Amino acid sequence: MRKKRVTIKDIAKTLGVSHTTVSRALSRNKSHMVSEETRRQVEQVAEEFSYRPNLMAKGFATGRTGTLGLLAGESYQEQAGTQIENFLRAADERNYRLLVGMSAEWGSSSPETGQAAQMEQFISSGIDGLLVQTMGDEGESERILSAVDARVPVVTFHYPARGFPGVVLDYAAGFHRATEHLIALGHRRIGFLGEKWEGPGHDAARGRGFFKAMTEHGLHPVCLPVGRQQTESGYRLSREVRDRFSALLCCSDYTAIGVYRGLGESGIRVPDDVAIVGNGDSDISAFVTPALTTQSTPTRGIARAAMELMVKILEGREVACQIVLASNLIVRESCGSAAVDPTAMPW
Amino acid sequence: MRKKRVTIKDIAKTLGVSHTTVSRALSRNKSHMVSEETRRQVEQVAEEFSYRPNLMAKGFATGRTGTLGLLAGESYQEQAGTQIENFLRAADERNYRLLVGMSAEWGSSSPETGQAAQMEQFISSGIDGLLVQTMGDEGESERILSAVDARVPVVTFHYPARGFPGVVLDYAAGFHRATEHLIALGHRRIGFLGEKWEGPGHDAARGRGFFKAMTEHGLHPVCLPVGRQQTESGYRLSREVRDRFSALLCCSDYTAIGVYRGLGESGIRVPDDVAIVGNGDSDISAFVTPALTTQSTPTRGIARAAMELMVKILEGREVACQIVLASNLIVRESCGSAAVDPTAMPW
DNA sequence: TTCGGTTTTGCAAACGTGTGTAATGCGCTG
DNA sequence: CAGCGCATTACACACGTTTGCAAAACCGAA
Repeated sequence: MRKKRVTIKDIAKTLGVSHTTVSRALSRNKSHMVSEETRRQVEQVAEEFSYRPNLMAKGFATGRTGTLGLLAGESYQEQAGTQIENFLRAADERNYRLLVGMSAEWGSSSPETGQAAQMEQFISSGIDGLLVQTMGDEGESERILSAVDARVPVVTFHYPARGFPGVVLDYAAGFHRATEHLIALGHRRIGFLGEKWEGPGHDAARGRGFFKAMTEHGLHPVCLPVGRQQTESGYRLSREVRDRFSALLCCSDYTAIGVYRGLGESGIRVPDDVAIVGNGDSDISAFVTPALTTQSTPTRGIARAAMELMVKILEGREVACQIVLASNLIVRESCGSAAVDPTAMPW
Repeated sequence: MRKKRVTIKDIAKTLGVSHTTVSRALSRNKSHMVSEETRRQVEQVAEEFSYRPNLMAKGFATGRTGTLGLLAGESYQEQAGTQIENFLRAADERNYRLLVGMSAEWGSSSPETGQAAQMEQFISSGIDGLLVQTMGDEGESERILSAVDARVPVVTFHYPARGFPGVVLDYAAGFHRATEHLIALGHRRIGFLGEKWEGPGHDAARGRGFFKAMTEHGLHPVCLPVGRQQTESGYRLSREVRDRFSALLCCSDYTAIGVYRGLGESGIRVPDDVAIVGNGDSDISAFVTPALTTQSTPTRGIARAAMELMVKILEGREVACQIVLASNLIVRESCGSAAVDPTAMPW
């Protein structure tokens, strides 16, 4: 059982040189040169001792840790886990480590302090940059601004936040197009199943797209509020509304699954009696019956773009910038189009 | 634009005391006392300057960072994202930060080095402990052992790993019971849809439970190998086997969804012609038609138990211990039992 | 006043690494 | 041989915090 961690000083002592030389040999510093011979020896001894640099000390000395903070949003929406997964990949590709947190309503932390407290902890931990999932709240920019203290660079994703570079998703445009799709198919009584359609949040942005398309066509938009148990909410709502609508636009594929079940129990057929559109293009959407017409959210793209932006900022190659991503409509069976081979769907 | 981060020395200078006193006032150290008056002043100035401790420096001095490393498993299995989410909650509850990584096959890192490299990076970053999702591979314990250098405590989860404390899930027992459930319902030709049923991994463990139950009853066990696109695999397989089986036991609810679709396209009815059992008790399992009989995996419990074990070890209150969790069978409609209210399912 | 004890404070070292500045050694040129 | 330039190495300090040890301040009692 070794007593302590092996440091560059141990290597230096073994070779009879100063720890400075060892440091420079290992970090391949440009400004100061180390003889080829010395470097070889240092590397050999380091290997032999299975030396692992103390990133904390390194970060302490340089001010750079190679760690980014990721503050993901609430869990019941949009599969937060998948989002985190995508960021982990993107970070790994660029050789960054990720300190992850969820700015949630769960846990003991009060809603106000939760997110801010996490940010401060992250910054205290010495992250090089902070990736924040924005929700579009009132005063969100200000809250972030006051927490980060203008010390570490911030990149937001999902929603525009005043004063911060970020990756923005145009939910409204996607739902506008989806609504137009339904109208083009002849539907007039269309219901929107989302958390809400006013104020901040994904569903509200989607609702605005739906609202816009409906009013543009002189139709009356109706919003049916779902709760956070998305599938169950879809089930309950669909049983209540029964045949009041000829089409239902869901903010989540999982809500749509619940709707399927509810309508089925009432003997209402999809798509013959009611057309359904989902959102998210989850793995199962092509395999439910009927296959679900849905909208793909480029979650991978969000993570990639946000990471790229962050790296650019850290390298000083970019200052401020908003990247807008769009979602795609994927037409399957649930709106009455011709059946398609579910295995031939775009990945 | 402030020039630098505010440190305890800034506070000390303002108050005309030494930084030592400030440190003690803020950390409420037992061994050395600070007058009530001084503490009050220090706290006030700290608040005023919005002082944030440098956790890196603190960790550097004390050897404790308050950060744990979480190494989650592959992504296509078992919804890695959900798993991570659960750990984030559990860590937050105990006021730990989480450095998250995925020991994956994705990315540029070679399969060999990937996991080990991540561990070493984490340890270099100065984590207090490491949570590792084990897969039950050959020589897994040895790989972990060599990577961690006996420096930081390790808690594994999912599989037993020789020499490490951990939280173990008894997959085999769960599938043994599920198989007996099907046999009790009169089924004899039962197919197992899993990745494999030999060697390491969740599905293999499940397969062994299935195998045991079948042979105990003198029945012939058959394994149908699924790929990592679980839903699509289920779809493909179900179309191939058609009516060779009277019951199918799936390692994932998502595989079952694919099976539903495939059988439906062939005109085979569930549960009348074929009984289906899923696994995972995902949110949608109660709402597909017919509602899916499945097995719940206590993912929340795993995270909670692993975190608790880790904290105990860090506090020296526990040394080695394996906690075995079981999964529960949730009977719904897909095996021909009476229909149940899908909203009345246990959460 | 002096002493012993308690409470409060300060000094200095330590943790592992990076880096500016200076020193050393070497070879070359004048 | 002096002088210069260059390649290589060493010294010393910085980063922010904790902590053992010692010093100082205070208090009450002799």
